[in-house]
Amino acid sequence: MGVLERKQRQKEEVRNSILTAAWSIIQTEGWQAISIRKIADAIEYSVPVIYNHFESKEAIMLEFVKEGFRQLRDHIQAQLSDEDRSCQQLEIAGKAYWQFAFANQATYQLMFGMGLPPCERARQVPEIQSFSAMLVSLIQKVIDHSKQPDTNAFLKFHTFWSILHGLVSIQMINRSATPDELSELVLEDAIYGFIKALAV
Amino acid sequence: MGVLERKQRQKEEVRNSILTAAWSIIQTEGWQAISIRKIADAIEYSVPVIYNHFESKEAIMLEFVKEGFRQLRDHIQAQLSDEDRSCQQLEIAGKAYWQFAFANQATYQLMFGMGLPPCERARQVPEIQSFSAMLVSLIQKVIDHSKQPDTNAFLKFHTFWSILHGLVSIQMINRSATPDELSELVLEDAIYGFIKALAV
DNA sequence: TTACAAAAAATAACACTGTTAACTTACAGG
DNA sequence: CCTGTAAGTTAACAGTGTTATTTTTTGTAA
Repeated sequence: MGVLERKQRQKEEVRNSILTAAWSIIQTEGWQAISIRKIADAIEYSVPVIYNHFESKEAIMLEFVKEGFRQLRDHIQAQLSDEDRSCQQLEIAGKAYWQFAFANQATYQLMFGMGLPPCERARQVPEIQSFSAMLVSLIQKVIDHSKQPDTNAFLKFHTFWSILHGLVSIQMINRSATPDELSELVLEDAIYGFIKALAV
Repeated sequence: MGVLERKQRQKEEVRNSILTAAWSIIQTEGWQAISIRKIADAIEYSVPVIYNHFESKEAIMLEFVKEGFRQLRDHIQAQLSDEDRSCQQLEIAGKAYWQFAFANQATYQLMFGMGLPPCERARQVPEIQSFSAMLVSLIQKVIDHSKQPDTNAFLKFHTFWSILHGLVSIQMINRSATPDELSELVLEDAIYGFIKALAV
């Protein structure tokens, strides 16, 4: 009697359909437009069924936040190669970060700040740890090749991430949705400045 | 017949009471908790009266965004003094920015990103222009005293602002609501790095 | 095959939200 | 005093997230 297995599978199918429905709403109408009733309508189930799979609407969105950080890490890692010098890798990583943010704008906006409780986030999204670890080790390599090997890599990571996130969000908030030439210059300017200070 | 004047005054009083009611809700429950009905309840008027003074809920929030940028500019300007060297002034400005963000956390979160349409903002909030102009001129002074007087001050302003905003929002999102020692170090690290690269 | 228990799903409600149409009341000018 | 305008009200519309209650389906055992 593989009944339980089948039920498990069916349940997972519904769960997936919830996520894909939510995702399509995000893509077409923006992340602020997702609603339980719209999702229920899309998956052709009644509203309370969704609550058998997710505790709340926020839990559904959190799923995309997690997925976002996974994808961001993978996207950056995919562009790195061991052949490059470590400070070149950092430059590549910075540009890949920027690239990801604008290629996945809705996701990026969901990943950061959008009305989610700030304090909880770090604990609810362990994927941030994995993302951070990757960049910390990257920066550690640059430090190892520099003349100040006792620099705090975690501190520098924090600075690096802050710069990148600042660039992206000021661009998204203040200027248009698609980056122009100036902002590309700003990006390079900021990254070069950081790397120069780090690599000594 | 000062009747019209009195009515004008009364109307403005109601407008002000709407803003102060909204403000007290923001302070006690956070900016996400403000609602038209709560405001109406607080000012002891019915709901539609609010729509005689503000076009929408968003318009009320935008008022605080504008006020926020005014205050931010004033807060920074108040800490500057002509006696300091220009690059020191930039350091002071950066720290004042950080200081303001955490002293007025709800306002800062309202000023940036919180679900407001990104593209419109620049046009709807001319106060950003004034804020930007102040920092641009500050940076221009540093450039004038440096060995590369043809540096683009607006570009550098953009970088500077991005770094500051990034520092603040990564801190607010990822770590606790109150900045710790590490984040203070990150702040100084980032500011010094920027100024060093700028002042040559 | 039928009876029954348990799991799944649906209906309907609660307590909200922003916004607005329609109605009532107060009040200044003729 | 009457009348038109403006101020303020009630009540409704169309949504929202969430949940208690009820119905339906389904698997199993008699």
